[in-house]
Amino acid sequence: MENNPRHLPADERRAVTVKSVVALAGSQNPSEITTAAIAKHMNLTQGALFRHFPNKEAIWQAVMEWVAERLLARIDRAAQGIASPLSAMEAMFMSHVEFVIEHPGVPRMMFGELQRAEPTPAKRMVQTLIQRYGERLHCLIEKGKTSGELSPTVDNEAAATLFIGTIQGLVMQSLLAGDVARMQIDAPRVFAIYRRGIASAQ
Amino acid sequence: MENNPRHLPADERRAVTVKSVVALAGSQNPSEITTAAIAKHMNLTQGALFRHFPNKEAIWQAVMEWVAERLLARIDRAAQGIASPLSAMEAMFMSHVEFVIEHPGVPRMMFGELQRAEPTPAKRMVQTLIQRYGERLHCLIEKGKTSGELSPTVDNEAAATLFIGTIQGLVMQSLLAGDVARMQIDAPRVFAIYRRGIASAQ
DNA sequence: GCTAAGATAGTAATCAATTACTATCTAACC
DNA sequence: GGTTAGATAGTAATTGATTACTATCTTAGC
Repeated sequence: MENNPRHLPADERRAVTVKSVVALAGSQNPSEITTAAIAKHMNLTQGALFRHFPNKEAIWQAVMEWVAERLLARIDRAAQGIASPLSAMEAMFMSHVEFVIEHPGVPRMMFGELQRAEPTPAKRMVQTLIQRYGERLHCLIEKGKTSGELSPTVDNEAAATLFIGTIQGLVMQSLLAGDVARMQIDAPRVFAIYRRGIASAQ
Repeated sequence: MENNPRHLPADERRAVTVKSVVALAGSQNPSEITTAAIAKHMNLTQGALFRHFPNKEAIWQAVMEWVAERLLARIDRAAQGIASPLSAMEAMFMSHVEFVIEHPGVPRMMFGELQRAEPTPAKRMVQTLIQRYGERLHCLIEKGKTSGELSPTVDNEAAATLFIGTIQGLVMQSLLAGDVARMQIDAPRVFAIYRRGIASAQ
């Protein structure tokens, strides 16, 4: 099963590094992950990491690039082919939650990165990720209004903010309970309230 | 205006320390605040801090105690004397947002503390704060149901989670925009959706 | 003048990053 | 096709900077 040859091509090694950081962030404070811890997790010496990344900042950038790519692909796939905008939003929501359950460290890394004072490459990547996320939401909300599923009085920006905040709230609850899987059960319950908040009255 | 005598009684010095941490957290990543930075901000040498706190952990604990006391007092005062449970929730929401605007570092410290792996005293303080916050919400939601203002089908737990998540979403937006004051404008817009999600149909 | 509070000047530990060296893979060449 | 030279990837030890924390000396204030 476990097959980890000592030598790996550079691109594969970088991929393993990213996965290691994501895994570590699932069980410890992302800001406290050291290069030594990353190396240990992937059975490598600490110095070897810097053969593949110029510095630690570059590692975090690579991680956030991986996150952005995977998350957007996931929500796009979830919404694909669903005619009803509201149902598409719900599918997006649930697939996002599933992604977070698979990778609990991700939202914590994102939030941690956002509150950096300096605009690091990783922070910028998070910003563009959320921007693109918002574009998809705005599109669906507009479609929902024209289709009549959403109330015409809905405040688009506020609805997008609350959509993401809803997930953030679930993450916080899971941190409080120390139980990530609970999100799976709580997510539909919370989304039901959100749905009621934006849907047109039957 | 500025009156800072070199020598201060211990309790006053501790209070100044807490305020300094809260202020610093407003403009930089809370997890990167060093004891040296705290001391510099209050015109003190780094070593002198340890005359008043046994270690850094104790400083953070004191900060979170301050936060818990102030925030709960604030929302209690806001809800006080408001007959309508929904209006009380809105007042609570807005006073919480105001508190965050005054102290932007607070929600970031709280979230950062929650995702610590080890159960530090500060983390436990955050947990009990949110627990008490939740009690107040549950109480209002129940009252809202009996008064008929809230839909009888509302999921209490989900509603409480979403209430806090709504604020978390606003905080994230303010981090993205780099503009805390925007929350003042966005808050009522976002709460309107939440309100619609839990209120009984007209 | 005694005590609480602060300054000064450390210590030990930790961290990212670098260095000199070694192992392994790959491809050119006879 | 086997040998070898160069490129790639990894090790182990070390560096300088930073950190929380402490020991010792100094001073302000009742």
